[in-house]
Amino acid sequence: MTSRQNRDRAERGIPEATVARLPVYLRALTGLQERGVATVSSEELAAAAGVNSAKLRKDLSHLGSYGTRGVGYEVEYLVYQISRELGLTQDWVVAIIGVGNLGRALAGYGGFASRGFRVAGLLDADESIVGQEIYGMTVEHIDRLEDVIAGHGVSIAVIATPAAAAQGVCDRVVAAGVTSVLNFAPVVLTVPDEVDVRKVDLSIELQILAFHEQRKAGGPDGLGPLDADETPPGTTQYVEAVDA
Amino acid sequence: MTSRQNRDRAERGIPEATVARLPVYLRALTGLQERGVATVSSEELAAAAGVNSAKLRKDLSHLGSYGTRGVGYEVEYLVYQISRELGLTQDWVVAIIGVGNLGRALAGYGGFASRGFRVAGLLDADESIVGQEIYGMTVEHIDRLEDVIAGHGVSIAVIATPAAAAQGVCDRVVAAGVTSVLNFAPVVLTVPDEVDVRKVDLSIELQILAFHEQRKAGGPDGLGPLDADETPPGTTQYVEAVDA
DNA sequence: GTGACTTTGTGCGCGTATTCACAAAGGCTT
DNA sequence: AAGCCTTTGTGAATACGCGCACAAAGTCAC
Repeated sequence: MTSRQNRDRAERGIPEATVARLPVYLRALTGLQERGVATVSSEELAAAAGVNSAKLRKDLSHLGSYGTRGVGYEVEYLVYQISRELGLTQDWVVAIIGVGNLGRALAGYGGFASRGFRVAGLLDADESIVGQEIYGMTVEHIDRLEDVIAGHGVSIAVIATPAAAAQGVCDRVVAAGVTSVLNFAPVVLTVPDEVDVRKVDLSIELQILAFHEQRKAGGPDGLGPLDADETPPGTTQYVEAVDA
Repeated sequence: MTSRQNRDRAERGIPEATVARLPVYLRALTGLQERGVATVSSEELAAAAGVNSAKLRKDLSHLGSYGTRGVGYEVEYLVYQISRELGLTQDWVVAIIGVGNLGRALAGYGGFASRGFRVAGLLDADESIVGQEIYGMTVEHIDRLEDVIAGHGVSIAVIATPAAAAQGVCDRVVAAGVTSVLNFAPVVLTVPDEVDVRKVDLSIELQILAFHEQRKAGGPDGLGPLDADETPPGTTQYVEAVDA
């Protein structure tokens, strides 16, 4: 298996669904690595990652042929290959904007530093927070946003501000040259095509769970306490749902 | 349009992909509601939610025919219908286990209370945290987990503990009768079939961004600083990747 | 060196999701 | 009241993702 063949195999397209699972495999693999496991079969790794083994093998096949038939995969080598594919063999410079509870949690999250993400700055608009020391970093004023981004070469911005401030902050980081945004604010951000945005929404996941929980209990059109058409259009007895 | 027809249309299966988007539509709609908008077209709402308008219409059609041709959808009525479908017209009792930075952020998250999620308890194993008052709630010791779940009728558990503690906590909440788990710990939880688990992983999202960021820069097999086979198997120059 | 055994890599069929494009439906104007 | 205009709801086509099942490939025992 030559380098040429690997490159051809990887082509220019790893399916998004596969990319989203690679970090999960990576986590399972580092766990095995810590326990001193040198080799793992697709069956074992799939179980550890919570996926089907055929899916795992197909996912890995998109990176190239890194297994040995009859044996399995060498853990250390696979860790390296996945890391390289995900871009974790290089450092990524991150800025966290919004140092509330969530921003603080993110600043101290071990999973960042261990995977090549370096937090270059914490920024907030609140004067009473600016200057505070958090995990060895001093919170800077949001006015310095452009300086921090340019000065440290920030390429990924993490937005953990209130919803109302998010789009404004997003516009500024994009204008300053950031090309990837991780958004924790509960709003849909508008960005130019060349900028990637991913969103993590704490309450959406909970709402999806509520849906399934309700289904277990009989569903809204089934055995639930309320049935359709009990509050017909015109009657204003709707649930009050205010945003965060 | 009768109640019977609505019920038939909704059948027993709303696609998962649709369920996952309903909270996004709901958020966009409540935003419009606050701005006093009474009616919205699929085109406008789709733009606000960041999706294709045909997809939006098909999603909504799974709930029933709630639009008016030539006009659009009545915002208030649609908010009610989506809320009902998601199960947000009833209260869900939630316990948060693990009151570190993240647990604190979750406890104070406005998006919970406003959508029918009532936090009935904050629990932690750390004696120095137990007894602290957070957003009006007193942190209880993890030993009281079963009491809190049974006493308040908790049906959803939010796990925000360190990775090592997560599976143990999960087993306990499931044994105590919880049927939905929202997991923030970076581990794959094992649960019985009838229990739903959803996972939110802060660092996975960042890794996916890194992948795309690398692609923009040329990719690992393209113009990047390193090429395949520069570190062949056997040479141990792999990146060290330790878990959080 | 040979044969039995294990495990990978993948072709294939199936179900789900997405998007296009348009007929049906309703409102509005004159 | 008639016709025009807007917008929904959905059939049809396409793309995507998943998992089975198996041939190919490699190891290991003897």
